[in-house]
Amino acid sequence: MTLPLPDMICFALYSATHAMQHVYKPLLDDLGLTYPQYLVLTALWTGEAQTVGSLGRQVQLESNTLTPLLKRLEDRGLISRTRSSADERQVNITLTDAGRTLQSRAAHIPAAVLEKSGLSLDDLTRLREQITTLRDQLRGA
Amino acid sequence: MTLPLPDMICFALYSATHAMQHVYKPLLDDLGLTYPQYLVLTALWTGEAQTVGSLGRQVQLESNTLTPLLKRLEDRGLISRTRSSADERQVNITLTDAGRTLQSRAAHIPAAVLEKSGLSLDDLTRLREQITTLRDQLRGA
DNA sequence: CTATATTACATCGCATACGATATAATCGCA
DNA sequence: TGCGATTATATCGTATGCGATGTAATATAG
Repeated sequence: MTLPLPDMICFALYSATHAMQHVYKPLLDDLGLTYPQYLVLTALWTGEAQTVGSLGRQVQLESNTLTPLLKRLEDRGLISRTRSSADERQVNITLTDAGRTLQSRAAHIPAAVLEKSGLSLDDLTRLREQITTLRDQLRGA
Repeated sequence: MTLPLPDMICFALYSATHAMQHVYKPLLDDLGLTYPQYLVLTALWTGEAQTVGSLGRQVQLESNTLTPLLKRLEDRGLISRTRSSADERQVNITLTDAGRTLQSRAAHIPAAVLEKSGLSLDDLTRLREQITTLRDQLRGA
């Protein structure tokens, strides 16, 4: 009843996630971003004005992780954090000009990662859907 | 050229890995283990005597992560760390009786996770193979 | 045989993750 | 209306991950 590591789906996910971040590393180093920071900026680039909470629901992180991360992005001048006037509990997160500018410098990353994956876009899309289904199952369980 | 988060394979892996660890959490809390500690013990339960280096190749972690983790397992009395007499650079990692005993208390975990995944064993196996293939591609690239 | 390179592990610094808890603001109900 | 419950962030402590570097032991070239 003890599966060896190579037979464990959880280890496949765990090690593939690390391998993926390893591929992103040199690409993100050029932008001075960490991988979770890149995810947060992606949410801001592709979406609209956000609160800490709405960002957290998208990147699946809690405020205990997001708040320090967002402070670092603010220190770098990429975003601004301001208390909402409508609801003083909320903090609005918006891109600065520098944060918006960074989007174009990150535009080549998806293609670079696709190429390193060695899979076709179709295969990758199918795989992504299966992984997402598994994730939502695990989340709901 | 900026993909939204739900379309990114890397985010699917990232969030699925977190969801998976969330499922393991209550199961591992009963054993007082963290998820990476469980992976290391799995390698020891299913394999033979190991060095820090051979363990690292299996769980895909470097000594900078493994050494503190192994020290915590040693503090808990689950493993022993001893310098190899043949090569003083190496540290041999072996299970203690307590560490071996823990294996039976963890025996029910794979079935519990399989059930929460909502997938058949066949589907999960196929998905695992695809993810492993992607990981090895990314690693080799 | 010895100086140099390589290897195996450890240490340090920084940035996540996350459970538990704190705090301030808003909500809901009697 | 007022007060307890809920909500949105923030803080704290612990455990990863990992790049860079340190250190001791072993391997190797000349």
